Amino acid sequence: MLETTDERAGMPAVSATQGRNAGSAGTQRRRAGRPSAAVLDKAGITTAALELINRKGYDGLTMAALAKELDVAPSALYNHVAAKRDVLLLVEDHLTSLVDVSGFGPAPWEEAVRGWAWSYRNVFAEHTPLIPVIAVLPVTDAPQTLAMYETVSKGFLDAGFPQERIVSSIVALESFIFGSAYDVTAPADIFESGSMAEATPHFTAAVRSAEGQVDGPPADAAFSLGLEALIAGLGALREQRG
Amino acid sequence: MLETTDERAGMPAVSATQGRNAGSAGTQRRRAGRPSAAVLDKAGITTAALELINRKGYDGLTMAALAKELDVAPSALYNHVAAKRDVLLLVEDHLTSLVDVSGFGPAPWEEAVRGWAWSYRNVFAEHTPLIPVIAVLPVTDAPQTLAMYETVSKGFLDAGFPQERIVSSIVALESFIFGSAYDVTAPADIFESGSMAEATPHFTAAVRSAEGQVDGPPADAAFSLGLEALIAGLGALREQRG
DNA sequence: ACCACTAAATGAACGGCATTCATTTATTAG
DNA sequence: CTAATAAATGAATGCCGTTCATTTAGTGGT
Repeated sequence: MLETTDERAGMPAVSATQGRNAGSAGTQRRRAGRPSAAVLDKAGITTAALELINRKGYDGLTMAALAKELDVAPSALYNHVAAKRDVLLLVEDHLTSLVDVSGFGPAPWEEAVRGWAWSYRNVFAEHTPLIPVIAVLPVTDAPQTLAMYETVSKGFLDAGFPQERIVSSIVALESFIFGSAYDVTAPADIFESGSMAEATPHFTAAVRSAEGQVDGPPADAAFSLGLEALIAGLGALREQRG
Repeated sequence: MLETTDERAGMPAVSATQGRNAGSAGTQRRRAGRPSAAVLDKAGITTAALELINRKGYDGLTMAALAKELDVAPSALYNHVAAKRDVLLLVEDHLTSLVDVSGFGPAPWEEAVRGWAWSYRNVFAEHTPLIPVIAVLPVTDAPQTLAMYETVSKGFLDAGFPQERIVSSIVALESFIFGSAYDVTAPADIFESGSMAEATPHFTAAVRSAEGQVDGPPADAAFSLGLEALIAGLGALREQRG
């Protein structure tokens, strides 16, 4: 269980220990045995993992590298997480807290969903390796994620959604969002058919004709198109508010 | 170099060709050096990889296991693929050829898209570890995938879609399909909020009320809902056919 | 017919990875 | 005071993808 890694509540949490690689100098060895003040906690592990991911990407996120970042032996991490997967979970839950749900309540439903969806996609476009983890993640293990669902559910309910369709609607939107997050990371020339171009005339022509007139990144055009279709289609499920 | 040191001396001149793992018995060692008839090719590697995946899942798909399946030393694989990623690519392209595009042409656009999307999702729901690979995969490297795009593009064009919106529309649908494929693999109790239930009343209520009345798997309800919304929304882009 | 080159196999390595275990030391509960 | 527990080290394990030297077989040029 993740034990809310919420930093709003707990403060920096990492601070506690001056032990953090403060001195640029030679990180002198800590002697074996339990230290007087704990060096590690979940919040600190989360912060270090994010720092590492930002600096080296997900390939650079290894248990050894994470331990080094925290100035600790790799095996020490296993007193706080059962496996690397738990580290990814901590990161995932933290990132979810960055998703903007502020539109639900003040703004009309369409606008709230639009803002939430773009924000959600943008956050995870930088963290696609987490998506396979999220997909199978029981919400119990991720308090921030659960909080997001609560806010969004309430927004749907207040907008007049029939209760029994809310979860399916959110799942449909999320599926689109996760798939679209991958799309952001695709190389620009992904659709260049190269030597096979003659064999695929219609597709090649479609790619060419789309190239000319994109406003922003091509992934944004597809995301906008699909999102607006989903908002319109799902919005039709709403009932008159009593 | 003279053939002075004949190692076969001890062996009773194993008549060249029976070397293939003919005998069900103990797969006797192939001697080093290039064999008269090539043992490996891409089709064989693809088939063996699929067999392995079906039997042991993606965790069981290791280069060593694949080599064993093909009765070959692991390093032999690298004469045919540059890296494991290439094996995944071969599998991906094969699977794409299983996606049903037969609706495009005979059936009306809505129905064709519906059939294609369900088929596409069902194929890759069993192969979600490939999704990160597909997402970044230049189509040049996957002829079957390119063929699918060609068929679908033509279907959209014939249905009256403006050429410059076809690629974005397909990408939007694909994003939804990939995200939904993950959803299929999620455990049934993924949304049980457990101990946090009181803190998330609206979400918990929504989950409860959806539980009672599902026809099939919950993932199917969300997929259907989103897909119909996308078909309706994207279909509105069509122009009158000239 | 020779010879250089390339292609396709073996088998022995390599470094990196997540994880486990025995051990040490400190704190906490009874 | 003492037993249990918590949190660290450090050594070791096993697997994984990949590389390299070597062996053998086919191929193309003169």
